[in-house]
Amino acid sequence: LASRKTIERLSLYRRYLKMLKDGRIENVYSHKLADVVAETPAVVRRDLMNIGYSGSPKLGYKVNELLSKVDEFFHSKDEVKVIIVGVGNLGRALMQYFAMKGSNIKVIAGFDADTRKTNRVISNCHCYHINDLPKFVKETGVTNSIITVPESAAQITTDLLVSTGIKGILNFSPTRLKVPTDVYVEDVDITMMIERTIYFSMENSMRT
Amino acid sequence: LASRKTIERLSLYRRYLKMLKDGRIENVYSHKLADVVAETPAVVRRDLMNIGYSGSPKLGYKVNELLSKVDEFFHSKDEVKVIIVGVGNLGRALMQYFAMKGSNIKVIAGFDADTRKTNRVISNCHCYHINDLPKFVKETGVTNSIITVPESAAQITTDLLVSTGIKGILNFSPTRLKVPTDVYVEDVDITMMIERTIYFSMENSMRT
DNA sequence: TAGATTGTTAATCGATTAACAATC
DNA sequence: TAGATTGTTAATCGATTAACAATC
Repeated sequence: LASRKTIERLSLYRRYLKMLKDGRIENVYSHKLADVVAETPAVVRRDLMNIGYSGSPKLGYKVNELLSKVDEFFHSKDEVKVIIVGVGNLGRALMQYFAMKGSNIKVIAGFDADTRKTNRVISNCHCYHINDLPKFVKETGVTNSIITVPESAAQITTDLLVSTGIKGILNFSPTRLKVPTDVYVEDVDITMMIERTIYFSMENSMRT
Repeated sequence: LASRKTIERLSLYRRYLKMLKDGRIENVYSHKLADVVAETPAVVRRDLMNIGYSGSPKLGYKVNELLSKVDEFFHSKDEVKVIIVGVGNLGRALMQYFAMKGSNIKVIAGFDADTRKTNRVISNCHCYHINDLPKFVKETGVTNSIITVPESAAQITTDLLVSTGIKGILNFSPTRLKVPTDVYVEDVDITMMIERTIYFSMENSMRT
């Protein structure tokens, strides 16, 4: 239905709207939201139209109502639960990252095959042995997982997650994971991102 | 010139081509490369045409020549140097990540304002105090930086980086950084990525 | 030769942009 | 009212897809 880019923008609108709400600001114009996502006001208006919210001329959009609409679009008013498989540096960094107050992502457990990393609590997140994963997923009904295991363990970890019923995977390992069609994988390829940064920074320099 | 998506694909081709080269495989077909980027062979052929490399029917593309061409496109045969500002969990995770053998990204230094985190070596990467950053950047001529500082310090860190001559920034903090037009910022918004994963996994489940 | 793969061209698709009437 | 902002429509743009001739 919605494109990856649209989702990205809606997520950014949401964060900004929450900030406005906290600041007791009642209305917002499309050009303010446009700044947030580095787009034109027309793109914003189209996005908001698409999720079925109308503003009014001169007044713009009502922050509270629009935020409710965006929440509704994401099927979530409040926090969403995920697990992290791979309690290495990156896994721990993410646990800490989402433990910040204000985050609506809650990491409800970590898993690792290395017993030295299990039976610990990191940023209020308990870390279990990977063997306990199937039971945990079934009992909690969690459907989304972050994978921060080494490349060599990525596919086997994925297979385990899929077999227990996980439907969404955020993959930090530089591998294209094989999954059934009913499982969605989002790849975070940090090396690629740096290469892209370098490429465009050079393009920039050449142009000027 | 090239779009963000094209760059992403070229980066993935490159990684795969290096693997093929290591395995002494001489030729590759567009459909193999297409699998790597989850696209159609036509997209791959178009990409390769765009960077000025031609294959031949039945034989496909010569791995070595194509790899050279892709390297040339990225203006880099071998490793690229970056610094990391913010030696928290995430910064350290990235240092470790890029210290893996095989990575062509080299983190040549870390910087932090917290003296408890400086004057240490993490994954072969020396960590300095932020005050030493301008001198370091000028002496080494490094032009790209990763930012892993807390949101509250992101803009001031950016201003410092820009003033020393950094032209490319990979930003892990959930803030839209203000930079002059000759500086390129690539945002990595992990919260957004999880929200996107969850959204599309739910879409998937509903469709089936 | 036959078959698979390539490069090239045209068609399609989707998203962004531009233009403008409607409205507070 | 005047001005700024909105929703809507049409035009533009770019990327992907489809079709096909060329080639090893």
